[in-house]
Amino acid sequence: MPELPEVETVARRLQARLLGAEIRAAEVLWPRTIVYPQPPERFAMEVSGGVVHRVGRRAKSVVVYFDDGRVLTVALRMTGALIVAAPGTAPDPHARVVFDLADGRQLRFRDARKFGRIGLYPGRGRRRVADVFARHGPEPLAPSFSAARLAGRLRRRSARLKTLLLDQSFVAGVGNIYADEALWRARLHPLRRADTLTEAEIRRLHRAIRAALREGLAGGGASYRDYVDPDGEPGLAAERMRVYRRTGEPCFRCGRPIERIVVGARATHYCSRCQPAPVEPASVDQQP
DNA sequence: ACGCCTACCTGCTTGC
DNA sequence: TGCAAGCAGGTAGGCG
Repeated sequence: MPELPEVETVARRLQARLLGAEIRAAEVLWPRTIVYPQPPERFAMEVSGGVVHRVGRRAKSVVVYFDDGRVLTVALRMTGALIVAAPGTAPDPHARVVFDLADGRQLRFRDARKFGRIGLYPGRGRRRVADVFARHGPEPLAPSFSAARLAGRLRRRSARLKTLLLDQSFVAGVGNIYADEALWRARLHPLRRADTLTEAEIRRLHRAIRAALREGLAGGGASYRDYVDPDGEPGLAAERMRVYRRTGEPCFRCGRPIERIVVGARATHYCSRCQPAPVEPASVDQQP
């Protein structure tokens, strides 16, 4: 489940391997992977000749910038992986798009569950890459993502914290893993309403989101099943999780067993002592 | 604005 | 051992 730390790791390592590389040809093995341009044959034609100038990240997408200004976006979704394969490497049965590089290597988009999406956009013109990310919220690791800015966004929302953190238009790049980790670090219950947070709690949440993401990044991302870097190597961050997939195991702060509930159809892990349940307002008809 | 649902997908895990 | 059901969850779109 690649989230910000995993996608950022992929982007950094891809840039180290692909800088200056030229795409000679592309083969689309699962057409629905391609969102633009259509049809996929046109995508394959147009992406050919692209020379990699830079590889970056926006939200949970890897963004490849070509020399001529065009931009390739790769949303890994659940099981997507970008693998750089040496010449002669055995074909990958889960490869959905294969890019042949001029030096003989291949860049493979592997995606067992076929949720991933790839687009190629002109640097200027009608269909812009900016539009792809127009509805995304701020980057939580950007210097401009201040506690004050988070406070402003939280105050206007009545949604549960867990739901909000997963909402990419609220903050970009946080998924199920780091949402749970951030809430544990902030000692905030996943079902707390956003507009009930005190200033101190907002500051804790702000620090916690960034700390959880940074630790994931430091470990090269968290591998549970599918996530691997461009060399096919898993990350180490899964071993450092405080609550995610630790149901029944002791809380690292207080020892109480970690609990698992379902919020918005998502598995949610938390400590019921460190993250006290929200106090619901007393109902009107509660007279004795 | 929000919660809830469905669809998209396949492979691993679980239970009988 | 085999097989079916359950589960994993990012995102878009629809409904109330």
